[in-house]
Amino acid sequence: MFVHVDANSHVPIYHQIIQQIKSAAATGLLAPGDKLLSVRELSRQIGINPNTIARAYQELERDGIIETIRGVGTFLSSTPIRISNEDKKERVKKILKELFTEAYHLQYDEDELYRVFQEEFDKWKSHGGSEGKDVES
Amino acid sequence: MFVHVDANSHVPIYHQIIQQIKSAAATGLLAPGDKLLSVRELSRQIGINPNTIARAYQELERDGIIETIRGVGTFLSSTPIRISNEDKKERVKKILKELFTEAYHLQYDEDELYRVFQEEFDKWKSHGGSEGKDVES
Amino acid sequence: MFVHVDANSHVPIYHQIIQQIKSAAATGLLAPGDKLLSVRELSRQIGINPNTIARAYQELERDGIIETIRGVGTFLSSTPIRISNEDKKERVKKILKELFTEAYHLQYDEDELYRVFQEEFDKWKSHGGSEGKDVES
Amino acid sequence: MFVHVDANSHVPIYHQIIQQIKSAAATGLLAPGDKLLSVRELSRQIGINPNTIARAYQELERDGIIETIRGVGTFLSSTPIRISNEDKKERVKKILKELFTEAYHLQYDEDELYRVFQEEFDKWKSHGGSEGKDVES
DNA sequence: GTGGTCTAGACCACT
DNA sequence: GTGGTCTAGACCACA
Repeated sequence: MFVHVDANSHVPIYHQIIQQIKSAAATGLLAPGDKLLSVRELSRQIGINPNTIARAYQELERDGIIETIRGVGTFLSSTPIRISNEDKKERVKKILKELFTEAYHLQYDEDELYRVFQEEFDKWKSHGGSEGKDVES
Repeated sequence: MFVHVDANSHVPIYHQIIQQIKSAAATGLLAPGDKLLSVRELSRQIGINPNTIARAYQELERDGIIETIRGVGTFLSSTPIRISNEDKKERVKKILKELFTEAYHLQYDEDELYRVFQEEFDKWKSHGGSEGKDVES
Repeated sequence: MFVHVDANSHVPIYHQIIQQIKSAAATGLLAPGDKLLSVRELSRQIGINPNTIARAYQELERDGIIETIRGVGTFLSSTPIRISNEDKKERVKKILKELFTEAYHLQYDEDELYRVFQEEFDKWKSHGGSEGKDVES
Repeated sequence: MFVHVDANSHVPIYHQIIQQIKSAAATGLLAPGDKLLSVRELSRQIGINPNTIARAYQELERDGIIETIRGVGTFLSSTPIRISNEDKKERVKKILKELFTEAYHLQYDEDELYRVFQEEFDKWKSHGGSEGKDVES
């Protein structure tokens, strides 16, 4: 399994798990319909209390990323989420703000930042971008 | 001043402040001997409880990053370790990864994301970018 | 406080709390900006574990119904939530379906159901409807 | 058959089934001596695990609402308590309250809500309403 | 076996 | 004082 957790991070564990599953889905490591590890199993593997895993799964379900079937298991959702365009943009703008703040503190040159973005953006596109093709971990 | 805080982040506010001052020191944005804003003043500027600022300053002082002279102020002490270009790039790439992951789940297509980045990037540049003193909160 | 809980209900406690706070907001019992009881205080008053209260509050916050300020408290949100029109309609249709199913099993006559709806709808309108004016409990 | 189940509800499925059969019996929709669908058949029709159906039937039998004759089938036993008109109205009003609460938070205006109700109500009537046998799931 | 809810109790971040 | 996170462990609903 691809989930690893840093218990000393200031980022809550359940949030780290959410982020990694989202990321796995975005890169195609996890495909729509795939079964996720059970709460208990993932708990055992990464040594985190099942409640914490459950909380992460519940939040992912609320966001429409995964779907649970009672007594059966948890699966990567295949139906796309619905979200308003304003919300979409707001979420992305928030991350961009974080990016620019970091760049400022690191005294990143504008051109340099632009170049790195371009570089990573191209990588992302070739991996399928919003199409989410399969990519090996 | 260069401190920007996201009150809704999972990262504690005092930690965000520490991180940003460390970054500023590491890149030379802040030079040894430079005077920092007073707890009270910074508190006012970023709308955060003075206790929280004080806690950040205490931790920075404990780590030897800054020094407080009673009745005079707080100053950046001897130059701390400079950050390498690789490390800088890693930090930016981490945020970009988050951006692309989020974009995937928000069903951004490539052009759309590119456009939003371009748009925000231009705004940032015109507000000073990495060269400027103050960036709007 | 207006929250009362039936521990024997099949509806989870945290869900009962959510429902009642939503209802209080909708009827004007709680006005935007009002401070809610603290997690611990409400916990004490209704004899439910603080974790359960906290879970209800967190879910309400995710839905934009309430806002929390760290170390200060929890308040009824004053900014309206944003939601897509499809989602709006879907949520309402789900409840309507429940209504019709119940009406069917109770052998409610069509006209009778329509009359009750009309009656309650008029009451609701006179209480302010979507404007949410103040109403005594 | 008249059983409709919402798998995502917080109310356990077996409980929804019990409730609906009780309602049907209380209003005369089901008469004493009527044969119920077999566990297997109902399971197939509503897409629920037979164990869950069986559990509902067991509980109904324990309460004396139904009787099982081995190898023959399950039948509604002697007429249970009839539900009063007030109780019927209360049940409907409870759902309507939920509807209005939700409408408030979704920022429905009165006309909009009325329109949606009218629309769904008409659909329901044309599908049989309280008179019909089967309502689409 | 699966996920969901709840409790008791601890510790942290923040005002 | 406030809310947020985590653990340990129990019991329930469902397949």
